[in-house]
Amino acid sequence: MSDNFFDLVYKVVAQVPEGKVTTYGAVARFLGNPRGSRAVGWAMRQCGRSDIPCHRVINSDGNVGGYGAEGVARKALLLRKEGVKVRNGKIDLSRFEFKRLRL
DNA sequence: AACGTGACTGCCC
DNA sequence: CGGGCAGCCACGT
Repeated sequence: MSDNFFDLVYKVVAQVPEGKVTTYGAVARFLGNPRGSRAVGWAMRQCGRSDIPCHRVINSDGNVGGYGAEGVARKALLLRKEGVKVRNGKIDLSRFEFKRLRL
């Protein structure tokens, strides 16, 4: 199981503290795939299978992104609840991006 | 083994 | 500033 990219992404995202967010590109780069942002997004797509805080993973533009307006709304709501200031579905990465990623 | 798909990113116009 | 195109990675069939 740990051999799958999915599990790796899952662990990293699970270590992201509240009030902080990360981007697909950041995780992909941390895993050694600077261009694997899509693979990370693909893994997040399966977030419903585990307790992955997928709402803490956003786009590199600071945009919450998401799998639909409803998903974005839910993510933005949760993030806001954790202390992340979401403005118009946009987040200030300079202030909330968690760069100390770790397994 | 190959094709298609997907919650992305960066560059160009 | 906004929209469009191409490139990458991993998984399922």
